[in-house]
Amino acid sequence: MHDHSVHVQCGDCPIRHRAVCARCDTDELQRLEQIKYYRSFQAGQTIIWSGDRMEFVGSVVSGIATLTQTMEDGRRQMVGLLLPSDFVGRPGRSTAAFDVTATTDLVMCCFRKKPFEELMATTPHVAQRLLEMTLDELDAAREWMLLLGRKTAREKIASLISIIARRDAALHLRRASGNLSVDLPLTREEMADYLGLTLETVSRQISALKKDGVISLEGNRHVQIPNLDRLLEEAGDDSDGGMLV
Amino acid sequence: MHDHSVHVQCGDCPIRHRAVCARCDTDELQRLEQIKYYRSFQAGQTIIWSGDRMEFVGSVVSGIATLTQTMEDGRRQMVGLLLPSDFVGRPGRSTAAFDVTATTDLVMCCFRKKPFEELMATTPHVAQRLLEMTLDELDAAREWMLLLGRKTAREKIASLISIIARRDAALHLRRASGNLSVDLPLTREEMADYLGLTLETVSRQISALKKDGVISLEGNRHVQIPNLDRLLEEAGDDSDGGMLV
DNA sequence: GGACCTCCTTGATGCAGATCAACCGATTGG
DNA sequence: CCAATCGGTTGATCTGCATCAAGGAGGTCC
Repeated sequence: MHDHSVHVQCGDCPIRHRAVCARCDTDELQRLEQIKYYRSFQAGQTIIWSGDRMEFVGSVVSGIATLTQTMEDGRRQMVGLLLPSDFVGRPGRSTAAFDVTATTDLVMCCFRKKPFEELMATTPHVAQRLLEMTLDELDAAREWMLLLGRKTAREKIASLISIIARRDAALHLRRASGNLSVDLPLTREEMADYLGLTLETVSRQISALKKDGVISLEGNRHVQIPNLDRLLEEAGDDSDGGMLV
Repeated sequence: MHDHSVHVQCGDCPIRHRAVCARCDTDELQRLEQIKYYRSFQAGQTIIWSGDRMEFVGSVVSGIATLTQTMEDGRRQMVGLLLPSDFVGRPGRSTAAFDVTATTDLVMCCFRKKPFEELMATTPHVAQRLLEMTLDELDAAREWMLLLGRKTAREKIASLISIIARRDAALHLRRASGNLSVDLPLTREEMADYLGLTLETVSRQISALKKDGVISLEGNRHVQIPNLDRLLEEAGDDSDGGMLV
């Protein structure tokens, strides 16, 4: 059986899409090339409002986007974090269920939704690949639910840092020998929205982890991790969460 | 294009599966019939432990099952609630990511995973239907994240009751005229695990909602809802959450 | 240079929900 | 029949995080 998890290099995209499956020879890539286009967004720009029609699906090429949900009185919860190579979109759905916002300058590689869906309808393994990706997201969402429902503020911060570290590692970035280091792509407020905390608590807990030697800071955004196991322990994850290295 | 959202009556199952798409004539149903079987579980029995191999996928026929995640020190978070007609399983995955437990006596209609996956690989619309269902679950998980991260205990309880009421309504149950009523299929402790609270807080908030006339109780498990809008307001949901009626 | 951002940190105080504990009613079982 | 267990309620107290508030570091604009 063909391995659907192989990423595909998409034309001149600087990243490998995870959306589609590389069959070594097919014309599917050609068909994808025909319906693809690029879009840029400025930092802070909302890409889609909850309830809007979604005209495209696609992958993040560079930059960061967030999925957020907001209550009437302004309470906000982040429900998705999109880093480069992440897929956005809901094939088969007409409207977005959440706000999608570019938190940095952002480039996306988009496919018009209709032809993408037609492609999907005729090529089973594309639908299967998307199913796998959606199941991955669901797993991540459920980990996130444990974090939101049961973890302490300190554990939440430690979890967030290790999640980002894991993502970075998966993309083969900054494999500095020994001393792992991570750029936090979020402001304190965005971290708070991610973790179900206030920005003050985020700041305090980061300071506390620093004081206790679990992490060290270089500027506000750059984190060094002298001992990953220690960080994972602080995160309260099961030991097998350390599939990072 | 064929409507994939149509449920299918599956042989002698008392419910309609949402897992598979009814094409009016095909042999897919026959192929499903060939690989299907029933399994029963006792209340309290764990169906699958996190990390176990999963040999089947299937639908809940009767009873309630939960997906839960547990930390080393015993803190527990429910991450999924499976009511009759809900689908369980992760085609393409070999191991379960969470504990699956029958909280009541339970009957499931199962399909052996391998042949089910083969069926999926050759029939694009089955994969598409599964993708849609998984996207539904993902949406639900993200609503749940807002609940866990940002809602107060009172809002959480009100949300839970309205979610169950909505589910009941979707299955065309107990459409008592005017005065809506709901059976809570969970103990206070299970509700607490669902909502990221303690069982004491759950009990207190239910009492408070009762005292304030938002709900009334008949026994411990049976809830009457005199005014659904009021309940939805208490839940802090956007007004469009009331697609119930 | 100074005014004004945005992002972040730290302190003081308050409160929602956790924790600890007692008790109730309904079952179950010897 | 009484002991034991399970699910639930309610009270008293404690605490982790939110809230309110002040101020600092860096960047940009005039």
